Amino acid sequence: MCPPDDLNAEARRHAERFQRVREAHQTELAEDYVELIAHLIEETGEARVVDLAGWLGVTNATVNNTIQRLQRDGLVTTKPYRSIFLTDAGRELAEQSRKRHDIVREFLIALGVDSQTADIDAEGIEHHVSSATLKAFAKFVNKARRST
Amino acid sequence: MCPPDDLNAEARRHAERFQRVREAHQTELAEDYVELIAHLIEETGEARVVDLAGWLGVTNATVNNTIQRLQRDGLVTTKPYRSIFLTDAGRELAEQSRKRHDIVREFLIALGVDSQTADIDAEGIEHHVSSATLKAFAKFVNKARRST
DNA sequence: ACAACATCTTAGCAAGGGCTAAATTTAGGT
DNA sequence: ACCTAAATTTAGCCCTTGCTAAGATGTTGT
Repeated sequence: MCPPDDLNAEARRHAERFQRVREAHQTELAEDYVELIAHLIEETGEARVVDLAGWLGVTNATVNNTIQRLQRDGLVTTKPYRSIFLTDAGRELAEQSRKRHDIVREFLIALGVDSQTADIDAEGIEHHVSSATLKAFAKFVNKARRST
Repeated sequence: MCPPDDLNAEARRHAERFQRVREAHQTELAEDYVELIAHLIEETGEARVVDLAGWLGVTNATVNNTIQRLQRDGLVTTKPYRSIFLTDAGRELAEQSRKRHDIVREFLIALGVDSQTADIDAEGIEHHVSSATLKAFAKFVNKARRST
């Protein structure tokens, strides 16, 4: 009797979007960690638990837990009481995250947001930007650059 | 002996940003729920567990859990086996979330992102946009509107 | 009125991600 | 070489956010 009702279709689409956001959440922390680890290795030669804890604003114990999970997931390697290294997968994820982060940050600045706010917001936004949107951001940055 | 070292200052700023993102995460779900509840009440007259579950893509039991927490936190009211209502605080949060969501979505579209991608990305981005950035987004949308 | 069905709730489980406190190991200074 | 301080790990706790399965309650059609 009922026509295939559009309300359900809308609900379904909505639900899909939510599932996607939930999935993104699961990779956020991993991205932040590998990005930071790559940065520390580049800048200081090594990544230690205590440094990560300081940069992330959490305790050493928390970092340790998380590193175990990242190791389980094949993103980092480490031996007891030693510093942390990225696997190939970890390095790749780190590189990709860094690029995205930079584009988002530059985009916000090009849009007229002050650089401190850009730093803060980029940290949250970067994990939720699809490649299509990222492309649009990059295009805008380039256009803004050319016109100055 | 050491000069107040800038590495630590950078680390401190980084840690603050992270803490802010972590805080945002704690309010995300609440925002999504009240936004959806407001929408359902407006469109269908009431918000029921089963509808929320369908729109969010989770089970009824999960919705129920979350609603308990939201009630504890003063955002919704409900009685056993009855539908869900927003408190004043809940309504306010819903309204604010809806506005932010809409601006982000319109902004992405104005930037040239296709509307389906805009729908998806807005869902993730909206919770991480400061009021300064939101203002910049709104300004861009208005400018784009005037120039067409 | 009441049986069947839908909805809601409860109970119990798991993983993620945070904490503190208490080992344990490593590294540095004398 | 050894003692101490720093770093790391472990253990045990908490809350959130998801799930399934089972029980309780409402609603509806005949």
